Amino acid sequence: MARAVANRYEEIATHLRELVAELHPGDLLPSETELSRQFGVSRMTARHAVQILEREHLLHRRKGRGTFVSPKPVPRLLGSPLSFTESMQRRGMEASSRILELGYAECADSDAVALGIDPGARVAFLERLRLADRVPMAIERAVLAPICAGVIEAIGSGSLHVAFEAMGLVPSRATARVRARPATERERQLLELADDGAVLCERRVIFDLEGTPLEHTETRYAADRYVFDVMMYRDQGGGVT
Amino acid sequence: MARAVANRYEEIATHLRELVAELHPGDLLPSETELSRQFGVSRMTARHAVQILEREHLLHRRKGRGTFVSPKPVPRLLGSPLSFTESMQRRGMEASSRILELGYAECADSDAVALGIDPGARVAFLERLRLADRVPMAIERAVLAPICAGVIEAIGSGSLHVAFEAMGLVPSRATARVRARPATERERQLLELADDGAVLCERRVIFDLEGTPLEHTETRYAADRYVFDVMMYRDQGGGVT
DNA sequence: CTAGCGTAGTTGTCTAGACAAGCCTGGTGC
DNA sequence: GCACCAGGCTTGTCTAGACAACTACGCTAG
Repeated sequence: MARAVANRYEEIATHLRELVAELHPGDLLPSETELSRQFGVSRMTARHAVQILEREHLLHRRKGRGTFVSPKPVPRLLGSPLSFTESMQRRGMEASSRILELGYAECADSDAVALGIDPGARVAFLERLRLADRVPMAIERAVLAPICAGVIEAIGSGSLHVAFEAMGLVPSRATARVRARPATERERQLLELADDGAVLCERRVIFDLEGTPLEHTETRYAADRYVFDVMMYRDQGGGVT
Repeated sequence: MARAVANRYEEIATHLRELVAELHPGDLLPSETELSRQFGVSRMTARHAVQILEREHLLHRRKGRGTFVSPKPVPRLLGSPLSFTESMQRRGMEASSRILELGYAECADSDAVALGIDPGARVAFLERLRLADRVPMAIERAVLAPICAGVIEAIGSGSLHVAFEAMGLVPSRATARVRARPATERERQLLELADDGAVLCERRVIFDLEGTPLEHTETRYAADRYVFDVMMYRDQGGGVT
């Protein structure tokens, strides 16, 4: 029955996650000493488990008082979504794509800077119309770093990021810059916008753990139907949906 | 000379921060064993210090290989900025304000939902034109929860958040929703926008540690001169500038 | 009734070890 | 030259304690 788990602290963390789900914000959780007795481990191990959930903002601790359930963020963040597909799934919508253009081209200067390659180098790119529940949502133009140009072959209508992982590339960090501007004629047509329609324009660079750039993407969202949801924490962290 | 520091691990963390600043991304950092010898502490204490910097994404660790300097994020995140003032300071700009309106009013339904109070209740609100280096940047309308209505008295042209802290209220979490739309006539005038100008519209609720809402704010940024910069991390965390 | 004190419980910091598991390197045997 | 293995490094997991700092609570003395 019991899953074979190598780590005692993960086992305790799982138990704590269940407790947090059952209880209400502000409720008192078992003390470290009690957890260590319950699970037959040393206090440092129990403490380790508690600290994991603390980092996830599921609970907070007060010296001398105890450990308490934190208020739930509106949608629970399980990890920052670096991809459109993930982001839509989290909202309960079905993501799909229509490929507008796909191939190789000389990269623009902004791509070269973002990816750290020579200006004018040959790169794979992919422009897609992204839909959520069949409604046009965004135009996305992705330029791939030479290392991962191979994924372009593996793209159907799916996620670039699934293809990345299949190649052993792990996208783990991204920088993004979000701005807004009036839509161009082509954007109005593709996204079915009104005459005075605006687009939310996101320029994003995705890196692996070592900081090697994998992808430079510019996404233009239909401003009248797309919103960014953001969770911010003061000390550290936050996430974006 | 040496600052009186209660915690050994903070001392080690400071030393590591200096090392990270001097070295280059990818460089090898001292092992836990070496740190514990250098500082005369047990390995667990040295490890604690390393883990702090790992959480801040300043370094990453590989089992069996060692600890390495992480690539620097474009602007180093020291904490998520929950306030306009902080956000501008981080960009090296001087934030100022012109108060447009200030007083008490019956709150709108959206405010009531966000702050968890009765619709139509009397609340303090504050509408300001926010400037960066004397240039109009945003219109901000803040509605304060009854608990912290007092801060409205302490506002000159400064930061609401400084006033919060002075009252012992610690803003520690926020949810935000960002969208874009064409600017209204009044927005075009105040923000000095072109006829087809758009605004980036951010609706934010700020909470203290226990999840009590402190403030509900709607900020409309001039889209042609303001951008959101975002750092995202896959596993956990991120921040917003 | 109130002010102060002590006690028990909590998290925070720290020790001095142990073994496991992943990684690299150098040497050995073929 | 090449494959394999052992040793020594690293981080990961875990123990069984210790004392400090902080909080809440009840008791006692005034």
